[in-house]
Amino acid sequence: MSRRDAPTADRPSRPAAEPTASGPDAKAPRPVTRGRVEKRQAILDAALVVFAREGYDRAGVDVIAAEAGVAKPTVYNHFGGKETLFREMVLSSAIRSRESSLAAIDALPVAPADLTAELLGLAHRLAVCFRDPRAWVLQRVLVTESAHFPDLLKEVVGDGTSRITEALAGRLALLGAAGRLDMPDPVRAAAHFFALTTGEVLTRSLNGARPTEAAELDAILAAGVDTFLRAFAADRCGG
Amino acid sequence: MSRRDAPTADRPSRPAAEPTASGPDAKAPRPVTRGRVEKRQAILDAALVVFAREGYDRAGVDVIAAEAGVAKPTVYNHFGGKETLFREMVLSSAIRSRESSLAAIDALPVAPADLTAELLGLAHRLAVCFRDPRAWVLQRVLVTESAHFPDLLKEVVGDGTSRITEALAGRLALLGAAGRLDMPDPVRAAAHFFALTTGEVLTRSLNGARPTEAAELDAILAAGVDTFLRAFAADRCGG
Amino acid sequence: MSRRDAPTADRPSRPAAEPTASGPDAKAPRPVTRGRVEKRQAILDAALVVFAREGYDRAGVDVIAAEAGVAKPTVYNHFGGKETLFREMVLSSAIRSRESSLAAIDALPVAPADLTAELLGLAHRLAVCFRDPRAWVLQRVLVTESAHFPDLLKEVVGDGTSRITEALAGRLALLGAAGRLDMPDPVRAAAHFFALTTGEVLTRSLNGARPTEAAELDAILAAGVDTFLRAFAADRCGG
Amino acid sequence: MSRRDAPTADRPSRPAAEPTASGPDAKAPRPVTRGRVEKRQAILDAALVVFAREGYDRAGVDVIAAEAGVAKPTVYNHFGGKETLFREMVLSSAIRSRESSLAAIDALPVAPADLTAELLGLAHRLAVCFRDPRAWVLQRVLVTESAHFPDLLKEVVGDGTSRITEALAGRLALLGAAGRLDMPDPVRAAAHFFALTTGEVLTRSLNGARPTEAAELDAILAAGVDTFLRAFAADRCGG
DNA sequence: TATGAATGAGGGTTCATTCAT
DNA sequence: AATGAATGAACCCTCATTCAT
Repeated sequence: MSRRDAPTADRPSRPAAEPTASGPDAKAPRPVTRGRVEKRQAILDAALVVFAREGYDRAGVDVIAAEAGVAKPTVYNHFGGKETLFREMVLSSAIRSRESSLAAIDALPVAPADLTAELLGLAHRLAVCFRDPRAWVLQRVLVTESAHFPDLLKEVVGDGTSRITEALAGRLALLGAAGRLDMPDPVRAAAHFFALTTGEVLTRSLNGARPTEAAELDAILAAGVDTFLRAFAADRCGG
Repeated sequence: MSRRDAPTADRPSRPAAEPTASGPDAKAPRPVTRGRVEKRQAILDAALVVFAREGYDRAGVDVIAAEAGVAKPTVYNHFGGKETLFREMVLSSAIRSRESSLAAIDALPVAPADLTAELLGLAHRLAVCFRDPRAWVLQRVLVTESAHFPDLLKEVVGDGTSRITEALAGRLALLGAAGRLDMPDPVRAAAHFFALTTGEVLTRSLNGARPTEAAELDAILAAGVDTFLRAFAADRCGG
Repeated sequence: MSRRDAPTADRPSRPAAEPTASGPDAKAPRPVTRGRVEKRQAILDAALVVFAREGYDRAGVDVIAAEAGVAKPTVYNHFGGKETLFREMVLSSAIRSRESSLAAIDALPVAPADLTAELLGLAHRLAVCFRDPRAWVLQRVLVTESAHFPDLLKEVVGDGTSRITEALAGRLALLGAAGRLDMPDPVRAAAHFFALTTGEVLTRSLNGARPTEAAELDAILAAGVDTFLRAFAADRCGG
Repeated sequence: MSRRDAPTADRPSRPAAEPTASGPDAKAPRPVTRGRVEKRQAILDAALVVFAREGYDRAGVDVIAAEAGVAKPTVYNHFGGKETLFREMVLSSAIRSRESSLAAIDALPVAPADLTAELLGLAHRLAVCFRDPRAWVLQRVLVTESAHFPDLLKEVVGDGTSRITEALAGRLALLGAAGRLDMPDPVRAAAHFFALTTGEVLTRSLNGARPTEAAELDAILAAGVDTFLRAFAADRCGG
């Protein structure tokens, strides 16, 4: 008769990794019914995955909803539509990515014993940030859809140098003041550091289209840091 | 100007394959083979414009056909469908772009009087190549659709270093042999030259989403060449 | 790769009802392929039927297309969308209806032998016009959707008295000049004629929701004409 | 009936307390269960407003609930669904409208000093009734949705002549008996009175789509009463 | 060969309705 | 009893693609 005869057990699937002990003696047989507020996050996560995999146009709201384990209108209840969902997903991902990048930069010591090793470590940390699917979508989807969402660019990256570049520039300036680096312009040096390390990684991986192997990643980053130090190390002419 | 520019003179003669350089002399004023083959080229040109502007999914075959001044089924007569049209357009554009980039590299003197000026000139020529809409589509559309046309990447760029990088590496190696540059690895240096110049231009313009002004372009390229020479000039430690 | 699967060779079928004699000796194998231009009229006819039956909102473009024997996008090729289709259908129906009503009025003799009989004949002719489904949609759908298509009213009926009322007023004025009617205001008399005859028919049939039987129709019209003549016949006080 | 199948008998619970006369005594002052019952009335009022403004299909339950200041499920708790809500709203409005019309008719004096003035007064009172939004919805929504709720017509208007017409017919018959009117059939005369007065008002206002100004209203009603008296006044031939 | 007309499939969005609180 | 959140079913519309001319 009606379409809701057995409300239980016919929920489509929801893999729902559920790392908790799902042993037979679970007290509360609570089904997968996760809290209401978590659905919003589930949709955002699913949107990240699907948008990153398919691109904006090819991504179907059906697919996102299915990936999130909700019905399609639920997406429209939480977010207004496909575009708003995309925007909020990008923005939240941007924040996460920026924070992780800033943290990576923050971990750069001001007075390192081995400058090369520390810069290499920074490059690796940043590369991890950039290769995190969560951030990867920024480098991929922003480029992909930037022409159609021009305002997203303004919100995510600043107008000129981004906050991340400025953060690194500050660190590099400290290293310069400490006599370890010799740069005409720390901001420019920071930009070039990114260009030589994470930028090269993205270029070589074709913005994530081709997975980069660990060895290749190491080589790229080592080469980038080496060139950077050839250009800006205070003792680059022997010492 | 709608789609009926030349209503007369469409004779059903020969397919007349390969409109590309049909002889060693590309300057010949085109023996006016007007009628059939030009439609194919018009469609390709329109496809370049529309695909670059809209992206693969958003680009409509109607729009491409209108832009080319032909009817929609004509597109299907010439090319098999949207995907084939996209592929052929990308490939032909890739060839054009590669040729212009190689030409720009070829113009780099082997024994320059002013190395900085010559490298700066190269950077400008390459930037022009990359900012040409014809080539821009490669940097933009390839990234955009690379996940959905993975084979196009293999065909356009090589597996590892591209032919363009190799060409520049050859020139840089000559400059190294001439004692003007000091590089551990010319290929790596070439890649870093691109990263510091055209790569930075693309980054700053957000892959073409934001138009870069001439002054900013100059500054970016000058900074990139400066860093490059700080790293690899043979006389970088004074001399 | 594209949104569609590769078009291999599995075109589904096209059942194509084919009500024509599909015997083996059909001379002209002409399928149902009615001329191109006729599809537009078929869609308009179907729209009239469906809109009249379902109302604007409930009417589905799918249903209209099926009723017309065309595919859904064909409706969108001919007309821009649901609203435009509705507008054009209403307008074309309005013209047809107005013409038939005007013709009915035109057939009213100027110097009738039996005035009562002639007015009754006019009432019947008008009632037929109004009960024609083609015109019925005007009285029904215009009322139904007038709030949402206010401009349609302005286009179909004039601002004040409609052309039809004016036409009847002209005839009544002639009858007044001929000494057969005695009216203070022919326009008002014409409006009241409609109110007493076709208006009553519509009221009693609840705007077409309830089919009126022939006998009831006769009675309504006879009563209306009688009242009209009681009010406006020149010899109403005996003569 | 609605877009969905009619919820015949699988409504899970909702005994539907039958707010209509739930016993032989309808006068019981209802034990003041305040707070609850007022919501029901608020929903009915909101439904009247929204259904009248938007029509059945375009009216959203969300909008009605918002207009009533309740949540959407509350509407479903009180009434079973959209269709039931519509029915109950129409019925309650019909009762109100009928009562007011009957009251207007009741106020018509049996032995008026000035018959014309009294009939004109009646016409104005009825016009006010019909122009009250509360009753207007009957003339508008009933026509609009009559095809889809045929039973509502049967319940609201009788099968043939409505109770209102009968009431007026009774009064007119009294006036006939008093020698003030001369009618072959009082019921028919009553129907024609409505057709010439309120019917004309509705026609000219296009069933409420176009607001009628006071002056125009006066003229319409005066003309209708005049024609009515030309037809049915006992002294219409001078006396 | 080039085209106007037609189509099947699918996308985004809304809505009446129900569940869990 | 009342509500926020969730859902299945359509609906309007678009697009890549193919006939028939």
